[in-house]
Amino acid sequence: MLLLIEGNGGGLVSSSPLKRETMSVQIAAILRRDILTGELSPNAQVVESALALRLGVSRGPLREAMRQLIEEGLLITVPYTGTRVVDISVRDINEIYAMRTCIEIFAFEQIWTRRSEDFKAELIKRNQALKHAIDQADHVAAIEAELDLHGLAYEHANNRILLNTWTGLRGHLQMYWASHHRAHGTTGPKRESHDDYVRFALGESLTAMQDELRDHMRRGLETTITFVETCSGASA
Amino acid sequence: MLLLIEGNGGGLVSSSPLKRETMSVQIAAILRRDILTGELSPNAQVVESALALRLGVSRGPLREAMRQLIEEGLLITVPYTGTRVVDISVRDINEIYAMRTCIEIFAFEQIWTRRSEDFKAELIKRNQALKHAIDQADHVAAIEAELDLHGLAYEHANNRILLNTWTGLRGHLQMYWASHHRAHGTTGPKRESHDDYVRFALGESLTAMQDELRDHMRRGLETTITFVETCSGASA
DNA sequence: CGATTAAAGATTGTCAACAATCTTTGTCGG
DNA sequence: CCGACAAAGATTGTTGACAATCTTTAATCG
Repeated sequence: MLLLIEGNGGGLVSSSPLKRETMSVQIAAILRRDILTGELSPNAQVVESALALRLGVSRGPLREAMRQLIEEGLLITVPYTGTRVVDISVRDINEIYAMRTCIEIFAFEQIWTRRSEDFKAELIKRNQALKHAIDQADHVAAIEAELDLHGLAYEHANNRILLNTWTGLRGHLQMYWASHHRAHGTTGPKRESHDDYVRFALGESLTAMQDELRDHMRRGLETTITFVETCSGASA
Repeated sequence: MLLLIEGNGGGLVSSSPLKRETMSVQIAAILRRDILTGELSPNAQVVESALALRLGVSRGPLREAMRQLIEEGLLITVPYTGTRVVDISVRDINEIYAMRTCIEIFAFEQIWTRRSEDFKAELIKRNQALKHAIDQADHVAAIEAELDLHGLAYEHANNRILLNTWTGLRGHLQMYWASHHRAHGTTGPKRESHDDYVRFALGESLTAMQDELRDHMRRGLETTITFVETCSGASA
């Protein structure tokens, strides 16, 4: 029943540099990572006592971490019966993509007139990182790279609420894609999928970029929905 | 050390119809209400043990409720030192209004072609409720009525993520206005402030409504910022 | 008198045991 | 064989005590 930070003996927590964080925060990070990478499948049951034992902590901090993930929409709990990883439906995907289109257009509106050289360089760099991950056939990394690429606009929009909203959407998307990749071997994004995105984002016309965004999202939604209906095991 | 539900003897919880909810959910509701109505002022310290004693519960469920409000952005906690009600800054207000403009335009885009008679009637009804609250000089009710009026579009947009985002913004706005009303006696919205909003929302042109929205938000932001700088006690 | 350090206080973090609730299983009667 | 009921199991909900950490205060030394 020993702790997992001190001395890093448990080997469960990933390389904490001796700094002290409360356990519930560490646990939340571990759980979130496991859900987002698909290690904990959608709809999988998460039992407090078992998880607490595995992580070497008491149920108290674990419950707090889980409560946070519940609020983030990654876990669902029903009183006195159990907690499960959330299962994302086709309706959710539609809602996510509609919302993405809305806020990413807004993000580019916010940053458009003050796109720095830094921004432009970083955008290109992240697109290259995406291509590199695809070349390595590392689908999980490719998923993250694509989301990181889209994230840049939000990071520069200087609006924490906007960034927060994106982070929530991003989490659900990542989890969805990753779990589908694990379960059905679906591949990640194509190598040139974001070249237009980057080109218009660096260009002169905001209107053109917004049109590209709408198109990009329409295509993305189509692709995502398609490989859902290809595999049968969808949820309600 | 008695419970607060059974028999409703404590008088603290508002008329629970004998149904069983977990305590942390009830506590979260109470806390949220107290924060949103300004009964707990911004920046006020919230001490677990004291609050637990006052509510007649243990610290466990209380902590879970607080953890939820932390995730909602209503409380801020720093490990081992304390928890306070969040203090909304001018920057926050700017971010909120920018985001509001973005998502409310989106909401009307979503509902525009399928505005039902039900929707139109309810919109008019909520505007009348707003006017009624203003006539009664019930500023707290007027704040809620204005937010309820704006909420209708989100409720009909059929996108839970969108509605969720609005709920978050709504909470921060309500808390901000209510606390300022308590502290400095600022009055709520004007009687005719939403007549144009309703008129365009019922009209034919979506573009016209979007323009009205941008204008409405611009005015609202101006008003809110103004009575912030009138009173000195703003935060960082 | 000021600055450093130590002690006291306040507050949150963690734990293990116990209680309440829901679900499943098994049993009994028809 | 089927349905109602009861018991057993599984899981979460709640509690009070104890530990860790931060802040404030007081004392000590220069």
